[in-house]
Amino acid sequence: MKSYGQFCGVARALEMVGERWALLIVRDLLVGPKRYTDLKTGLPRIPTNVLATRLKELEAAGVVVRRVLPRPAGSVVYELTEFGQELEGIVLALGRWGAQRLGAFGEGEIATADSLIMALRSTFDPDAVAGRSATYELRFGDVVISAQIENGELATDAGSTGKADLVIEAFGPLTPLLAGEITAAEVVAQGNVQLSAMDDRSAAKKLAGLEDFAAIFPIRPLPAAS
Amino acid sequence: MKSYGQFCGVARALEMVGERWALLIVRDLLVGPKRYTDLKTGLPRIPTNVLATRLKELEAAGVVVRRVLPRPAGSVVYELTEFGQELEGIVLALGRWGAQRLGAFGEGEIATADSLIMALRSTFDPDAVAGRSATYELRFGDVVISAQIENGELATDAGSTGKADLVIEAFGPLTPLLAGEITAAEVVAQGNVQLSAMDDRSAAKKLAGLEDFAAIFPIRPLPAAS
DNA sequence: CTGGATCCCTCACGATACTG
DNA sequence: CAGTATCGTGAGGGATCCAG
Repeated sequence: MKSYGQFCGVARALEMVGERWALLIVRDLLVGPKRYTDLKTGLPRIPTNVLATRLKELEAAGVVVRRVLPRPAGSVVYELTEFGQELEGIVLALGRWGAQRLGAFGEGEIATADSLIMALRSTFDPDAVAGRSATYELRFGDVVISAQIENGELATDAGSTGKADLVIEAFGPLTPLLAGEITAAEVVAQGNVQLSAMDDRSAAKKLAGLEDFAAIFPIRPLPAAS
Repeated sequence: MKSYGQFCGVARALEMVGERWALLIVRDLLVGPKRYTDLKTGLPRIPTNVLATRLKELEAAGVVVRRVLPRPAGSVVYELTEFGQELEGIVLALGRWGAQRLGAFGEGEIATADSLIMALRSTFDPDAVAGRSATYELRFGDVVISAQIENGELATDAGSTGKADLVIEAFGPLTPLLAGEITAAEVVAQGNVQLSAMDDRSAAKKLAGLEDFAAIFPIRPLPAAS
């Protein structure tokens, strides 16, 4: 834990969560408490010793607590402290900022349930909901998450609920759609998205549902370099 | 520039600005464009090769642009792109978060004009101003900055303006005062702060001015570990 | 003087294997 | 499941040197 030698809040923050992998661990823990192995599964490229080291450092910084679950579970979970929870806004803002440069799905890159959940949370625009309710199921390869919108609030969950109004299966990048660069019809025509619904609604209705989705979870297009 | 292998905005963001020193460079550039040597002075502990590497990486990521000033200056400055400017909220939030753990001025630690300016900007609470106007001068060792508050807006500047309503010279940590843990009178009594004013206002008025200052630039006390 | 490039050394990170 | 142990590599730290 090397100091930056500056008496400065930003420097202190970076000493606590600025090291490699640290904020990605926080990102996953923002979704909920996790066991060591769950963290490792959600962050496949992290070396196990680095994960162990980061968890100790985050614990020492008061960001994370290691807790042994009461009987009969008896397992170990890591969860954010209240102090650690305060990072949520920062992580969401970083996610929004970085999403502008997401580009295409790189080779060897993966999407995890937690990263998708945080992506939805970070781009969620309550103003775009306008009192509607909706339940979406999002499929990215074998990762499936659900998003439920009610009373202008977003609830996310890993896995399928089995009763989404609209199931959005993505085969390619959704970012052009979310950035408003192309329409729902276009992204479907490109074969990057396939829609299905529990009820047998028409294709036009499903497209409209996808347009709604894009409006609720918008990302900003990249500004021109200044 | 190693990838985290995740198709995720947070991961992308960390690939761009997550490496050591990167966000501190951004912090200084948020104050204004800077020359290589200015950056090096503001970040005394950064190795010169790391600064050069980071600047190239940030430029490649579109966060920073290297610009040669027009004649007759002809010097090189680095400045944030529009995209880089968008990090302001994140850096300020990180500063607020980290300020809770600032503690005492560590040995070997320094405060720079830029870090103080960003600290003021990050803790500035427009609601606490309530229409007042004020000009402060802050002295931390040999670092001097000025803050001018007008129309609910904050303007900061390195160096002295020479006509501050209140000059606050700090010899010890101000954080307990800003966190509301002690009063202005107490921090002055402890010898951690010395006040002076252009006009010869009374000690009580100066103390009241310091209380105002603490209300305008509040930091939150540390929450108990959950 | 500014704006770096170069060298060397160390330690953190990454990959893999292994254990209570 | 929840880590520790080991080891190679490359990035960071620190000093020095160089061109404009």
